[in-house]
Amino acid sequence: MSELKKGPFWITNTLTRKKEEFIPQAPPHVGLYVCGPTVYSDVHLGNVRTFTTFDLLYRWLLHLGYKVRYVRNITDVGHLVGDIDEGEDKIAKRARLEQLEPMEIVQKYTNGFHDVMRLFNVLSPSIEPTATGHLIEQIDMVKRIIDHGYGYEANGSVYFDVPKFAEKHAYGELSGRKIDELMTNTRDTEGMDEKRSPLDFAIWKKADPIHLMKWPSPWGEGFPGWHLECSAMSTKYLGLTFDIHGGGMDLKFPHHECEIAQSIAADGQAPVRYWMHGNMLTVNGRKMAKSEGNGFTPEELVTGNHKLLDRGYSPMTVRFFMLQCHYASTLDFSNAALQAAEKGLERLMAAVNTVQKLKPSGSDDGGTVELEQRCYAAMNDDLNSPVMIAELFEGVRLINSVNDGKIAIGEGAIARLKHLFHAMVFEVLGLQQETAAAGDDTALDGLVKVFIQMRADAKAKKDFAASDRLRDQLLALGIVLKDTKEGTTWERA
RNA sequence: GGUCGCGUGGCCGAGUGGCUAGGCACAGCUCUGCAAAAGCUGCUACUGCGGUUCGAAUCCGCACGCGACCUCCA
Repeated sequence: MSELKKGPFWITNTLTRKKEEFIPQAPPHVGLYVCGPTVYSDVHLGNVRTFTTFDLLYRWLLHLGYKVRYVRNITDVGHLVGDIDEGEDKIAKRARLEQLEPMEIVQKYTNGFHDVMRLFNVLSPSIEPTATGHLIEQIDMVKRIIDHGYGYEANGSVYFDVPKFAEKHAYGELSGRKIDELMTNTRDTEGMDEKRSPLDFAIWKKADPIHLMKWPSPWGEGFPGWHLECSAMSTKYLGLTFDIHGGGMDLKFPHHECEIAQSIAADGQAPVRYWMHGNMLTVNGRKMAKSEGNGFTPEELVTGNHKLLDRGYSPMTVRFFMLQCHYASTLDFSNAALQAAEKGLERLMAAVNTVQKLKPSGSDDGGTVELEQRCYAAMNDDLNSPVMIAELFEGVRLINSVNDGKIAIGEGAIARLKHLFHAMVFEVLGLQQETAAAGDDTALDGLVKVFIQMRADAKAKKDFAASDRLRDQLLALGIVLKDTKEGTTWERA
């Protein structure tokens, strides 16, 4: 496929709220930064959606031939429970509750996060930096902000002076907020005496003597503010201005707004060329969130052991379910939708196998060139995976019809289909063949095959009473037999 | 209250000023000893009311309903 057919790639820049052609500042290199998790508890499905969204972006950029440096951080300090910059550190709180060293909490939930990412076949980023591993860079950035007059120290903490910044720069551009509206809407909160304005945010916080997570700084012992790490680390690995910054919609304000302000205050230039935000996963129309208590862990999802789940769903079913919705739309979770996705995925995967067996006949193209073009067009149109999947299902119909001998296509068309399905299903969508239920227990598999043979013998003798009895008894045990052209297979009900 | 967004067929979900995605479910057919599975085919929707237009579900206005952000959250 030529480069011309692959591009151009358009993405919605949430800073300008427009679809823009993506042109990296230094092709073929692309700098991509995505806000990772705060590792103080298990990730839930909503988190998975965001990381799947940017996995799709990463995969598509790679597929287009870009050399991508993908940085996704781990927040392991500085994220406070209550914000207003007065609450307890999330990780420290969890450490207290679980009676563990904070770094044990960090390790535990970082491991868990990685397990989940693997489960959903989310590719690892190129660099996965931690906030605690970049204290020097963060302290340095605080210094630059102070030097430029946008930060002030108060009682061992350092705050970002938002009103002062807003005098000369656009604050609130990304989230569509106006500084005076923010002022009127901000409620008075106790314990904010140190801040000159309620809009100011901490870039360095003083730590109590008993605080476990603290580091020396020019302002005394403390820890960095939450927003700062992303700015410091993206600058370090991707430069003062880089191509794409992604994250969940809920991070737009204040997190990403603060990142922009910090970078401009410290280094004088806007950090990001294209901002992208993934939308939320909802449950009964409400955002899935840790604070709502309506999230499931991957274990609950796979086992179905949760009050909102009728039964378990495989990770690839969930991934496919998510990719059938555009990343910028909210996606509502429901059992019916998951079950529909499960069936659809089975049909798609069956076709991926069928395409390998197709026999050429004649030289007809079967519309495969256009099909391929439509797939690329869909993905290039702001990562429209639902449309691309719809196109693939058109291909599924073609593949099955060719397989049934109803449509004849040539060798070139078959090769094109093979290549297209492999590229789109595995590389771009990142779906995997899930091992059939029959596969993981060889003793059981052998046993069922004995019964299948017995039934086949009975059928050969036209003893249908016996063959049906075998089938029914296996069904009662949860084993479903399927008679196909190639013989009988089985799976769990 | 402020800002932003959404409302599509039984369900989930794309999309576009006219050529009416896709998946699931459902129906018919094929295959099959039967059933299941599988495959093929069919199934014309866009919250309401006005307006712009030759033509709107698609643009504009109003109404109603819903959500996100404005506090930590992907």
